[in-house]
Amino acid sequence: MKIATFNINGVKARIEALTAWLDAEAPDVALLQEIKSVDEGFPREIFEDRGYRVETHGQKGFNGVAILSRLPLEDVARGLPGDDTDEQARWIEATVIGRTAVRLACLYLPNGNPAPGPKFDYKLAWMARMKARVAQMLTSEMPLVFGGDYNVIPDPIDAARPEAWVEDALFRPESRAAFRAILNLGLTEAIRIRDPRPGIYTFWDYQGGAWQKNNGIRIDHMLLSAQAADLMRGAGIDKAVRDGDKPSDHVPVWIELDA
DNA sequence: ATGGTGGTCATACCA
Repeated sequence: MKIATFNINGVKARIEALTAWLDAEAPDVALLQEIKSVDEGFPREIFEDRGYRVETHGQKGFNGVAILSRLPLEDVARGLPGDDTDEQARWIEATVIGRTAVRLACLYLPNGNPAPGPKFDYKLAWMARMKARVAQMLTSEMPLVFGGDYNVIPDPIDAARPEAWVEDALFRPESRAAFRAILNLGLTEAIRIRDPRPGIYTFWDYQGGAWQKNNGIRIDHMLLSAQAADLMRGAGIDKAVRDGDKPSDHVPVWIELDA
């Protein structure tokens, strides 16, 4: 079972790049962030024609997450628990039925800039809610996969120019500590465990020729429970997608599970 | 200190 996560930065603007990638890499499951679409506006037929089931959790203009799956999905749940007043669409869960059933969460963690400020407070509060939800889900026997845009640079080796990010919400100590606290519940970070070398990125800003200069950061992550980590047979990043026509500023990250 | 790019919705906000 190949599971990928991809912040597409607008589904309507990314139809061609997204379908070209799906056709080339054929993930069984694609976790999408920043669809920037309401549920009714999501071009689901384009994906259904390719054999994917489509589950969305959208909102107008910003944010929004979706799950595409060639395998059956069960028990879809929308929204991150812990704050009934939070209207931002950043979390969707489902169980994918392979040879083994796997519980997935597709997440778009708040950016948090400028920091300090209310947006940074929202980011940290959201991460505390995520930690609580992960802890709750870990009581399940099922393998768990948490994939998405975390908007966290875990370590200095995950940025080409870490010194440029020290004041940024993506790299501030509070954000990195909250990320580590989630990992410390017992999750494995797939890319880091498979290849701990520096210089592996998933995002290059549209501005300043960041892609051409390889001025990237690694902020899209796949976190696995112990049961899921035991099933992992591979992990990687589809970096070439960033060189295509009208690319997202993020590229896909994937894992292969024996499930 | 400023503007640099891109998506969405509407001429501003978010990243």
